[in-house]
Amino acid sequence: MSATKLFSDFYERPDVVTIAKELLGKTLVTCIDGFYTAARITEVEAYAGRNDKACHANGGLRTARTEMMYARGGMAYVYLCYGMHHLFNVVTNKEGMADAVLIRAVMPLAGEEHMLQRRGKPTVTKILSSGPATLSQALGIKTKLHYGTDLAGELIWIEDARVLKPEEIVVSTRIGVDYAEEDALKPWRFYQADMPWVSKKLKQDQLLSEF
DNA sequence: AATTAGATGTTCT
DNA sequence: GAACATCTAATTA
Repeated sequence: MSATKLFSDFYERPDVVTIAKELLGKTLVTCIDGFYTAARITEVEAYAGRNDKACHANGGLRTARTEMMYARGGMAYVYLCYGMHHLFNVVTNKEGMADAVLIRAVMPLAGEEHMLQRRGKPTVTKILSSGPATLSQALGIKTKLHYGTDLAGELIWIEDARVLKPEEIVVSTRIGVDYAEEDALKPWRFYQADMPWVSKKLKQDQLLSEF
């Protein structure tokens, strides 16, 4: 049970889809406002830089918001979604490539009492942290404070765990990217099979017809 | 169980 | 001014 923090050698690899799948099962840890919280990553999506119409960096777009996507792998890209939700991404690949993995759901492992307080919930259920905005709220991640946080530091980091087998992973299209034309069909969402801690489960008929 | 509407603010056209 | 990598409560069935 040696919990090993992940560093650049993990994050700076070139294939964002591989990194996304390998992040499943690993432990996302925050030490924010003096509260230690840890959770198992159960759902992710890959966003593939400037050639992905669903990605904020599509076409090489560089703005104040997207600038952090172009950093080297291992930084936090956090942004405000729909005016009120903080979505947490891990930047991957080399500097300038703008790949990132969106963390979409986690299962609490430690510091549940702080997560409940931040979310205003009485008990630990899947709605505590099964969704990209709810997990950020549970872990205390906020856009203005944590944009550009180095995951090698002491505020937000990820600890290693075994890589899941292919049969333990469900593949689907990404959520909420219908505007992305053909790239909306890319099977770049991954979640751990047989886990309640997922934002949206696929129905059986979708599983068979699409993949 | 499934669908809908409203909240909210930053970004980009 | 439109769109947006969403969530929740309320409504319909």
